[in-house]
Parts: sequence; C-alpha cells; structure tokens
Amino acid sequence: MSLTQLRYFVAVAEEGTVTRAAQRCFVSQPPMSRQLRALEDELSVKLFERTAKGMALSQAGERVLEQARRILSLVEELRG
Amino acid sequence: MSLTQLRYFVAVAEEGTVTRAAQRCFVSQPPMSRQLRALEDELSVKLFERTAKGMALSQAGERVLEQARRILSLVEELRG
DNA sequence: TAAAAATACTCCATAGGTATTTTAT
DNA sequence: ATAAAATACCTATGGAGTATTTTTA
Repeated sequence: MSLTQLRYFVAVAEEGTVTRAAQRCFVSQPPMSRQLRALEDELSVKLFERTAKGMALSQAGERVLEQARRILSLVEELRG
Repeated sequence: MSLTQLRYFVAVAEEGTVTRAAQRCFVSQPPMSRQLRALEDELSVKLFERTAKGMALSQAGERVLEQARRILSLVEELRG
C-alpha cells in the first residue's frame, strides 16, 4: 500500500470515473487503473463496481474511503 | 513522503541507531539513512541529533513520531 | 455503438545493495 | 581507534506513458 494509491482511490471515489480522477491527479488513466487494482488485491476487497458509466463505490469501498481520508489528512497535518 | 519512510523513522526512533533499525527492517544501513534525510528535507525538520552513539530524537522529532505512529496504525487497521 | 476500464508493451525514476569514506567519541 | 552515519556508485524494481483492446450499458 502507498499514499499514492490512497490518493488515487479517493479521487476515483469522488470523481466517479478513473478517467476524470486521472485528469485531476495529473496522471494518465492506465496507471491509475492499475494502482486501484493493486490496492484491491492487497486488501483483498472489491472497492468498486465497474459499470459502463464509471466506478461505483462498493459497501467495503465506503469503509476504506473513510480510513483513507483519515490517513491522508494526518499526512497533510504532518506537512504543516 | 512515503509509508516506508515513516516506518523507517519509527524504527530508528525506537532502536536508537540506524544500523539496528535497518536490521530490524531487513534493509541495509545506507538506504535507511538516505530515507531519513529525505524525510527531514521534505518536512524541513531535523528529526534527530547525530551522535557517535547513534540517533537521538529531537523535540520536533518527538512530535513527528506521534503522528507517524497514528498514521501507521490506521494503515494497519485498513489491512484488517 | 460509445463511453470507460483494462491490457500490452516500453521507459525511466528511484529505492535498495555493496564498497568506502567521514564523523564523533 | 572504533562504532556509527554518510557518500559514491551500480543495479533493478516498479510506477508512469502511449497505443490498443476489452468491457458494459
């Protein structure tokens, strides 16, 4: 797990599609898609339902989202 | 900043020397030494006083240590 | 059929390793 | 003199890019 993966995950959860989240994070779509899968693999959790419209947060995804935000907010605090 | 850097930092704070912390984390001493400096650079904070006996946490280091532990513990929670 | 996500590669940045030097007691 | 940290240099893993294919409504 990496902070980057958590940032990507939060962006996708908020944007609803990998494509828009990638734009917001200034990366291309494939890396973001891969990192998302890597996170799902590591946590052994399906974070999203894939649809033709984009990515819909799963039940488990909601819980991970909360934790991810807490972590990232502590990291920001650390940066001052 | 990376989770690895935070783990290294906590290990050094707890072990008192980079050498022992590196052994505990199964890496060699130079990478750990470098990551510590990188973290200090990024936070613009001197985390340790370097002595011939090892590394002594600075005032600022103490505060970062607390935050780092919180972050890492949330990460562990996420792993379930 | 039209969005968006996923895959297949290629490339490069950086984390880590070994050898060595520097520092501080 | 010695124990630990820092530097130099090299290697390799993995993160990111472009092009393309596969999904799903």
